[in-house]
Formats: sequence, C-alpha cells, structure tokens
Amino acid sequence: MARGTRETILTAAIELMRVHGYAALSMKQIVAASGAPIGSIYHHFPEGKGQIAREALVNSGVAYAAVIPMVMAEQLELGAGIRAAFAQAADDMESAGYANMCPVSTVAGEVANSDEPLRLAAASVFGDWITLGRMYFHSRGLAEDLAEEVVIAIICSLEGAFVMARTLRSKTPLLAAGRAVAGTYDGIALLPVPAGSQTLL
Amino acid sequence: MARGTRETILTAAIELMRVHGYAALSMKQIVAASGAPIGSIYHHFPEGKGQIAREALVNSGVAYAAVIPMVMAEQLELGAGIRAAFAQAADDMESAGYANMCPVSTVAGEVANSDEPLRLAAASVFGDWITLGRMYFHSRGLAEDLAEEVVIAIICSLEGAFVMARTLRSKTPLLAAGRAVAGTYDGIALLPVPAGSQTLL
DNA sequence: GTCTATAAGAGGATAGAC
DNA sequence: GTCTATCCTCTTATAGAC
Repeated sequence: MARGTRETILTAAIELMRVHGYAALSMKQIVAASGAPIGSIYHHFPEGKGQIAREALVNSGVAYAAVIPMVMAEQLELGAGIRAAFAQAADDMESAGYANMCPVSTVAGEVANSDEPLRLAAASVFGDWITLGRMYFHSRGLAEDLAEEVVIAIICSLEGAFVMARTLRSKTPLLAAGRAVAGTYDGIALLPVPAGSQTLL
Repeated sequence: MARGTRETILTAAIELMRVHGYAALSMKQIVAASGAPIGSIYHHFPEGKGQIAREALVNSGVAYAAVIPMVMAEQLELGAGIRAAFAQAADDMESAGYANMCPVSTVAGEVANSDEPLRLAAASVFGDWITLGRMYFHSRGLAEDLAEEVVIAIICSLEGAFVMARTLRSKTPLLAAGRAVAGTYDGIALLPVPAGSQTLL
C-alpha cells in the first residue's frame, strides 16, 4: 500500500520533533520534510501544528512500547535485563551520534505546564508505557505492584539519562543510571517468555 | 543593594523558561515579566535571547547544586538519604502544583541537538553538578568512582521523574524512581558532615 | 485531495532620542 | 543606562483555483 500523505506528514513531524522539540518546530519545516504542500497539511490536520504534534507523539509512543519486551526477551533475571537494556540504549545512542532517540519526553518537558492538550497526549503515552510494561513484567512472573514500580523506574531513569547523554555527548550517564536501577532488582527471576507469544501490541 | 536590571532580567528568564522552555520563550514575555524595556535588555545582553538563556541556565544550575548537600546533611546511610531526597522532591512538586522545578533539563532536551551554544551551557551545568556531587559524596566517605556514579544516577533518575511527574500530575514516579535507585545503595554508610563545614558553593 | 498565493500577526533585533 | 518606535523576517493559518 502506498503510504498516505497523512502518515508521511506524521513521520516527518516525529523526526523533526526529535531534533527541535515542539515549540521550535515550524510548519514550513514540516512542508519541506514531508513534501506535502501547506494546503494539504491543513486539509489533513485542520487544527494545525498542535494536532500534528499530538498525533505524532502518540504514534511515536506506540512504536517505543515494543522496545522493553524486545530487549528483555532473552533475559531471565531482572537486574541483568535492566543492565542489558541500558547498555543497548547507550550503544544505540553512541552509534546515532547522540541524536535524540524519542521525542516524547522532550516534548513532555516543554509542554507539561503550558499546553494542556499536548500535555494530555504525552500523559497518555506515558500511561500506556506504564500499563503495557506492568502487564509485560507481570507476565514474566513479577507481582503487579513490583512490575509497575520497575517500569516507572526504568522509564524515568532512561529518559533522564537520555537527556544527559545527549547534552554531555557521553554514554556514561546511561551506563551509570542503568547500573543504579539494576542493582535494586538483582536476583529477581524472570519467567521465560512463552514460546510463540506475541508482543503486547 | 538594589537588585540590578541584569539580575532582574535573568530571574524573569529563569521563571519563564521553567514554564515555557527555551524556544517558546519570547523577548516580549521577558519584557513584560522583568519590567525592563526591550532596549535595556539588548543593552545588557547584546547577543539577545540566546545569551540570556545561557546565563539564566548557568545561574539556575548554580542554585540547584546546593540541594543535594542540603537534603543529605542529616543522613548517615546512602540508600535512606536517596529515598529522603526523592520524597522531599515529590512533596515539593506536589505543593507547587506540579510546576517545573528547574529549567535546565527541559532546555537541555530542547537544544541538545539543535543549538550548540546552549547545549554547551547545559553541559557545563550538568558537569558542575557531577563534579560537586562527586566531591560531596567523597567527603562523606564514598570512593570517588562510586561517588560519581551515585550523583549521575540520582540526577538522571530525578530529572526523568520530574518530567513524568509533571506530565502525569502525580508524585508516584518520583517515589518509584527514588526507591529503585536507593535500593542499590542500601547499607552504605555516610560519614557525618564535619561540624561547621560549608556547602561546596 | 492537491497546490499557490497571501493574509494577519508575532517573532527577534535595531536605531537613536533622552 | 533607559526607553520608544520601528524594521524585517518568520510564523500560523486561510482562501480559493485546480
């Protein structure tokens, strides 16, 4: 199927927001990056820039929800799994030249106290990550309360370390943050992933 | 001493950046919030908005460097101290109605891949936090390597949890993130603060 | 659904009197 | 060092032909 104009616009917006955030993103940049003329953009997104950002954020969030299950799949011990996840993130970030990995947290920081509709979009992404993560770790044998605490801690630490790593151009923050979170959960066993099981998405 | 115009402008810029970040901050807002006319602002900051943001970020960073020593002063065990610090942050944030506490991380996220001078200003703030924190925990009896790892982990986790807490309007992320980091360092003793010792600033 | 042209305003920054 | 008036660009968004 040919990718629709709508999707092209959203993809361009996600890429641009990873670099520029929300406020510094202009419709002209979206025009240039997507190839869609301004009239088409407003045809598909009548509410303009805010609507594009909201949908782009949600799309982007869905894509990242699959990352933790993917990284954890082979792991049978929680602490080791967390260390592996952060080490993987550190390597990815270094290979990408410390480009931003994900716009959600960047945009959330910009708008949490100044743009309620966008704040709600970001909140829904975080909420979905937490819900899916809790379900995932519960399916791997953790009690629900512990499962939720683990996901929240991983996301907070990872997002904070992403910002610091990008700013300092160093993977040290990711490795240090990963070790710190992992230590608390060393020795906790993870059930193996049932054969043929699907990602939660 | 009467507070100079320069300081008034910087203070206004810090407050505005906490709410709006960097890109969405306008000179007109700085004019309104500081009371200084636009001409005076460019007299004091000839390089304009970017220069104001750089200096505001650094000023703001210096102020926050004192927080960890303050919160940790009474603590004699590292894990408990970390839990206390995050609990304190959670209470502060709730009382403030989930307003942003500190613009450094928000702005760092916006500019890390798009505005090199501002990225460097943010990097210098993070770097100072790490250096001062390493010195502080070392003075409390931790080996330098461990001291540095602890500060980095605390800052990453705290900054990530701030964003999530503001976005979700909940202190749960701060408490969960704090517990996760603290667990790794439970049982590590802190030397008492020497009587009459000064903060590192 | 696509595209061009343009409106209406806000943006950062400057000039120059005081 | 303060302040007003203004410049020019870039912004979001719309109108309306195709």
